[in-house]
Amino acid sequence: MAEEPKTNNVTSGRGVPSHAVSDERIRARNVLKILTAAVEVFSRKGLDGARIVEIAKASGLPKGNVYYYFSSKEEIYNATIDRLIHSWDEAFRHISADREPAEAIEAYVRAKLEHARGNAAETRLFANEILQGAEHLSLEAREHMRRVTAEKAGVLDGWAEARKIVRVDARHLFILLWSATQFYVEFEALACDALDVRQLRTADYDLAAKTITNTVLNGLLVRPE
Amino acid sequence: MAEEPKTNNVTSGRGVPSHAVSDERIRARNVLKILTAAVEVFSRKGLDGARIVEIAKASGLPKGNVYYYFSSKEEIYNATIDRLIHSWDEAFRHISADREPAEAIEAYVRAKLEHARGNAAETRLFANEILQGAEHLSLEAREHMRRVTAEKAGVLDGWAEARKIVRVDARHLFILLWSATQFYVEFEALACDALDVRQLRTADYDLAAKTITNTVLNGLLVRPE
Amino acid sequence: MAEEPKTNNVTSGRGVPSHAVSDERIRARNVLKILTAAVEVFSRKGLDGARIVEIAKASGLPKGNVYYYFSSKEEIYNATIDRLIHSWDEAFRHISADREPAEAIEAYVRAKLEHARGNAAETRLFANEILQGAEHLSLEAREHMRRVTAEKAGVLDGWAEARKIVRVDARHLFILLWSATQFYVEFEALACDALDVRQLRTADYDLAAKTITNTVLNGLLVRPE
Amino acid sequence: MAEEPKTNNVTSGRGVPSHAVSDERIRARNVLKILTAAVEVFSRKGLDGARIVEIAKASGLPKGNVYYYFSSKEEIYNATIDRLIHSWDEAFRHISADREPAEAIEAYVRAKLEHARGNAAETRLFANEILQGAEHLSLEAREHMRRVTAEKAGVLDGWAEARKIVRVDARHLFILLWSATQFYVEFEALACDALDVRQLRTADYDLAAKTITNTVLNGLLVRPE
DNA sequence: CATGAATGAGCGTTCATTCAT
DNA sequence: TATGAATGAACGCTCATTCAT
Repeated sequence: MAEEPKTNNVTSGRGVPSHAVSDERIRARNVLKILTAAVEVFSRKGLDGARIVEIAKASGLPKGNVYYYFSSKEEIYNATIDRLIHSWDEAFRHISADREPAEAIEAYVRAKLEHARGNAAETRLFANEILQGAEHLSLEAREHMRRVTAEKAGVLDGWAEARKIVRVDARHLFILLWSATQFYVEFEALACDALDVRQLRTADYDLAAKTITNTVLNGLLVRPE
Repeated sequence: MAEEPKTNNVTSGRGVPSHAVSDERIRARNVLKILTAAVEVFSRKGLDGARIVEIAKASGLPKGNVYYYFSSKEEIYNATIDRLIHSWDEAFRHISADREPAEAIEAYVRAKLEHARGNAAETRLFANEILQGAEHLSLEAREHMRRVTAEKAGVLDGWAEARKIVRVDARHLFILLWSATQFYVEFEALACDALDVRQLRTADYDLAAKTITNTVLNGLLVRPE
Repeated sequence: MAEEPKTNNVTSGRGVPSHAVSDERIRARNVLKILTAAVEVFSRKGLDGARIVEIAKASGLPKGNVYYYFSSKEEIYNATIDRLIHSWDEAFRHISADREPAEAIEAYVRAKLEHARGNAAETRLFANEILQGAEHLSLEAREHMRRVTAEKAGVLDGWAEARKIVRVDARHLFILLWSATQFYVEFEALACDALDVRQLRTADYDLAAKTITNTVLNGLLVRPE
Repeated sequence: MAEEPKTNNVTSGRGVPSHAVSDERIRARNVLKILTAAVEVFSRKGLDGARIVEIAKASGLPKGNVYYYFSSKEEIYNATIDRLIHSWDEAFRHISADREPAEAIEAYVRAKLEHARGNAAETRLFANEILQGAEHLSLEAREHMRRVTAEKAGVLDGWAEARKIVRVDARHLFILLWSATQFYVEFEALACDALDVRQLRTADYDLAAKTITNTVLNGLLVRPE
């Protein structure tokens, strides 16, 4: 989260001055510029590889100005990480007790793929953070993720109870779905090699969605009639 | 790959000295020490975050010595990455045309999980490299991966032809299996949160293997008889 | 010395506005706040170590405001140094031709000690400035000090002429008195160690005054009767 | 004190290599160069004002090399301060129970003046350190100073017991002597003004010694016969 | 050969100062 | 007028790399 600029408010208390709103806006805008640039740079270079000048340049602000809003590189990094959590469980809303499993899971897979593809930098940054040990992920964020996962696992258990799906460890199943959907963005280079294409296109994502969904829902084995 | 030490005896005209063999051995041993240490350090810190002194310390060699065998940090990094390829497709041997799909895939999943778990540092380092864009992965390595994937996709296509499994895009299926199996090591922190445990244990890996295998082979949906 | 604020109403042609007096007062008050805070900060940190924000905070004014009254850190420093001169020779008034030497010198020593103790920050700041080479001390200030010293040396010479005291180099004697009296404040840490106390108290200052006075007036040696 | 260069000795244990002695010498020489330069720079600019580049330049070594021997500016500063202690009490050896007070004190005053004059940079640096609160002076150093002062105070008490000098608080007397003798170096600018000279010369130091000694030993007052 | 010593390019960060309102 | 916002020059320090023996 962005620091308060280090100025002191000693003389305040005379009410909000007339330009406060615009000041607030300016700050918010600049913080956003910095964070947006930072996500891009961090996702490509990581925390250590990222250069503060590069973030500054990408944000269109002078280097010193970055330090007016943030007090260290790590703080910027933490701020970018924290923002990721807000979108992490977005696709999860499709896993809802009142929907049919087949339709819900398909929607989830598609939403997850789309989200990853549409937020590639954030997705890679998050992956990188977890890969390095998740040391900059706040406890609140992790707790939130734990809670949401448990809740959605409950939905799957409900479906199994209603004999709509087979008994399965819901948490491992979610891991299966996460990993498969995020892979195309996180490990795009590998996916391209595996699919023998130069770049992933919409058709590739569609086929990915179809393959994941079909496989997970129906399995691979041919059944005797 | 290690550089040739910068001085050699070619111009001395005395041919190979009598201690050449032991010299060779010493060099090989030291290079191995360095690379082993490097994998560990790179996997935890990444290319930029890794410090050459740390690699030296972990290898038990003086810092200057490291530069005797390698001429830059990037060269060490490249050498570690290249070595990973050799073990990348090991588990793939289970995907063999003469085996039954169910048994082969289960064996593959188990082997992949075991390999990732037993080579955590390498696995994370490889993931990190791909995540950052695979810019240090040699073309030969990528070509090798492409070829092996294509070959194994052929095996699946054969199974489908023989109506042992349903028609499926084999490459996307492999991505599904890779991602799911590697996830537990690469994103261990996230897996722990999802499973609500402090640390992954053998039981967790077993259940992971079972869930992946069952789901992929049989699907989730309950079938009408 | 404080700059004139950079904008003024001279060109407005409306003469002195009705609130000029209060404006003057506000400025004087703010300048004083700044200088008081500056003495404190400079005395503890020195010119280079002092931070303008710290002075601003200590003065209760916003940082930008400090630059409204002064145009640089050095200017603030110079202003604080110049103010010290006004109190430098205060105790000297006791060295007066119409007093008895013993009583005058005792009064001087006590006044000097008290002044140093009561103006510790200023005393240390002045010492620091001299120690660093007195490069920020104005020529007028140094000239003033020179003149006053010469004048008071004349008083001592008069006493010697009148055979009230022995012949002595008055200027070196003053140095002896200055240094001894200021030491307790400037080098308090050392004085504490020497006296084996944690903090100097009134009793310590009293004994200092007595020791200095007695020694200087009567000497150490036991005389044959 | 200088750090061990940060190299690791992992492979040592094969005995001291033949160039170890010269290496030791090189290190000692460079450390000395740095410390000598540092005393000069710190004494003129203080800890905060001193620039590491300036110390490097003054020592004739490249900037990076300074950090090969010391790990921070503060460490260099501490090392310079620590060295001062060794010479701090040198002149004190004249205060010896078996000497006559008059002669001993005169010798002490002269030695102290000479030492300060001959080690001007160190003297000012030490003064500056105490003035700023002695926060970088080690406890051992302060303890040493305390002990030596107490011991020498004992000598004066002995003289008083033997009725060779009058009863006096020895510690305050030492403060009187320290402050007076060091003043000429620490506050040279002020001394020059007081004495109305451009620069202090030997004659000035001689007169200082005479004035201090005579005054302290015999006092100022003319005695009735 | 092997390795401790040396170095300089470059980074994160600070902070006096200026700007804009 | 007064002040929060902005900035860039410079500093301490790190570390990959080279040197010298």
